[in-house]
Amino acid sequence: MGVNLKDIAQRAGVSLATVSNVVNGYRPVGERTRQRVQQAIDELGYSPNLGARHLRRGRTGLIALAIPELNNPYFAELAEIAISEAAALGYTLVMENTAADRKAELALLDGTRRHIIDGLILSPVRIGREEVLARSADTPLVLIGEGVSDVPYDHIAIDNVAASHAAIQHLVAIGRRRIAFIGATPGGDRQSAHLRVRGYREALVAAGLPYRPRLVARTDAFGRLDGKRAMRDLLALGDPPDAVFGYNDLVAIGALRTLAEAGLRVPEDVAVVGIDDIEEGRFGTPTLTTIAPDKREIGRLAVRRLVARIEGTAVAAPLTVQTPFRLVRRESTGTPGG
Amino acid sequence: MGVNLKDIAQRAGVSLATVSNVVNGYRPVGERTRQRVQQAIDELGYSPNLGARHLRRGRTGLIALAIPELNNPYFAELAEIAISEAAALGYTLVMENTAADRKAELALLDGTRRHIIDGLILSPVRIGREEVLARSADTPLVLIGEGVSDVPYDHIAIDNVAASHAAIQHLVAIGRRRIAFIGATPGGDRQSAHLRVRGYREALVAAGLPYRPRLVARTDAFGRLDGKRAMRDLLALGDPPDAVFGYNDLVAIGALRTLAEAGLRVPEDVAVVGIDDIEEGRFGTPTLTTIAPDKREIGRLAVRRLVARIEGTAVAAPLTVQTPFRLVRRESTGTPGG
DNA sequence: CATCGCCTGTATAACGTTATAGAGCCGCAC
DNA sequence: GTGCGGCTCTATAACGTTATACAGGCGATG
Repeated sequence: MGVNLKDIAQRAGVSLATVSNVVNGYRPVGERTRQRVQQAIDELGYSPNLGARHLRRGRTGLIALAIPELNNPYFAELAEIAISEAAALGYTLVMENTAADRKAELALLDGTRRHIIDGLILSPVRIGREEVLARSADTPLVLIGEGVSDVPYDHIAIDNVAASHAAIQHLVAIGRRRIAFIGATPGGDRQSAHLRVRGYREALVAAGLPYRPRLVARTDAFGRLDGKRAMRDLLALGDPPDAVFGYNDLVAIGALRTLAEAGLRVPEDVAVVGIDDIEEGRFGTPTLTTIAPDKREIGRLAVRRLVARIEGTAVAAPLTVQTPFRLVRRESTGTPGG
Repeated sequence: MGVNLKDIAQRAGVSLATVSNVVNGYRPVGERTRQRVQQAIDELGYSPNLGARHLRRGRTGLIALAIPELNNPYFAELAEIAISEAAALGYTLVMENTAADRKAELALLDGTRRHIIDGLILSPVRIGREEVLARSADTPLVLIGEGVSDVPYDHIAIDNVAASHAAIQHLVAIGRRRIAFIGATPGGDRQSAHLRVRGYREALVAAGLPYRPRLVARTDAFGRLDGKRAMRDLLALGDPPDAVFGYNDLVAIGALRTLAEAGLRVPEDVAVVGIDDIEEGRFGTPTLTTIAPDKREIGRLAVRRLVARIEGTAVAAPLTVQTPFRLVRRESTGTPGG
């Protein structure tokens, strides 16, 4: 096919190995020969065959970021950060869409594709601790999000319970008493949903407010449409909520839409809070109050940690990091001045 | 490292080649031996080393989709479709972010990474016809979007001029007379922006309305913030517009935000139209009227065409396809009944 | 009974790279 | 002048796979 080492070697009148050494700097090469070789490379337009290099070295320079929803802006924003961090470290990041599918997550974990990537950053939602423990592949793995925890892998996430606390405290502080949650899941499916519900519940109790199961709305997924439907159901209750906390910004945005259609005012009639701080929430009307995780920190840390494992720099025990978050107050809960 | 063909061959008491034939079905294998081999594969948990396979076959099974903005939902939605189509054809699609950077586009085109992907789907924005013609790599290429045209590659896009026409006609039909455009670019940068401006202009003239350069707002990029700022500038004009057509939905959404902040009513005071039909536009308030390209068709066609080239099925001349679009009327231009 | 062809399986040469062992040369010390 | 170490460079064996050429067995055909 393309130009290979042999072509360069012939052109420069040196051996294969010397060309390889010029390219990789593995062994020193005399200045004169180096120049000849470099010239041949430039003239013929050589670039190494990554497949062959991989075969020999056992590394591809590819790492994968596996996320459950490609068109959830939170993950798109996270991916953008991770891609540039990976590039800075000399790796190429490829995105893998699990589509929140259990089989897809398992396949990635055990690596049908294990030979082509050097490491994996996974945001698990449908698999749990046991599946991760049972993993047979030895490709380095970093987990993000609170899908699973207590496993012998590096793990980066925000404290979901604390994040929920912060959201509810804010709603309580602005005088809300009937606070709903949208985005609980039936069964043991989505660990982070459970944690966010738990934080919601604990914060209510801490504030001396009753926990009302009817105000916890379940959804099948976590998109705008799910939030919209759940909000409709909540409004149909005899005594509808005066505030809503969404599992994420998308769900909260769906809820906002239902409120607009119902002719209710936000935040006067119902206040709304989400999680993720996606850009969309800063441009809608009203703008969305949210819990903002430090996406930059999560993305960078995940990539760095993974690369350290790949290159054997990190020999220490698996690290669990809780990255910071902050409450960003916007119109959907009333601006600080108002 | 992992389990390889040799391990299986030893365990099953057959030769390497036979195992390979069981795995690939390249040559028939007797039923008894096939079973022994299969059992060995299952017991040892073998999966082929894709790097080595690639080296031998000259194919990786990887195709790339290179897009200018990863967190533009339009591309995220397109990518999701392309990923599943690729999977159906036995390929894995990896996403590549050019970040609308000229160098990144050139690098992809000429393929620093050429050995690792079998083909490339590219949405060019900063490079033009000449750069594409000068390309040296022989990896199959499919272009999407109207960034460049008239090149000897398969090319899939909507008719941007016609799309603009449709948008403007709609605005004229609901009685607007001072129609602005947001998202022109200085210089010869972004071809599709020029085409959309041209369609805007032609449609105005066709409707007997004057073309006013002051109503054409330039932006550096095409995000929500750009639309928001441009709309502010337009409102500062002595005689502000009664309708706005955005380069894409994101820009239009930014404009909507400015209008909300200015206390103007949409569509009563100003009507707004975008292009792309991203999900976000269906959930904001007001919902956004838009030109909806057939994303499914574009994604599927691009992948199919590329795979056909890779596998040598398509020997015919490069194909240029204009995919259909339709106007989706929503609240930002008044619902059909109102 | 020799020949042919089919069927199943084997041995082996690539693919393009990198790491290891070693070859040649030169200068210096004994 | 023999031996030794340091410096460049070369020859070559892997890495795991697939495709090609080939070998052996066996039934059918002439």
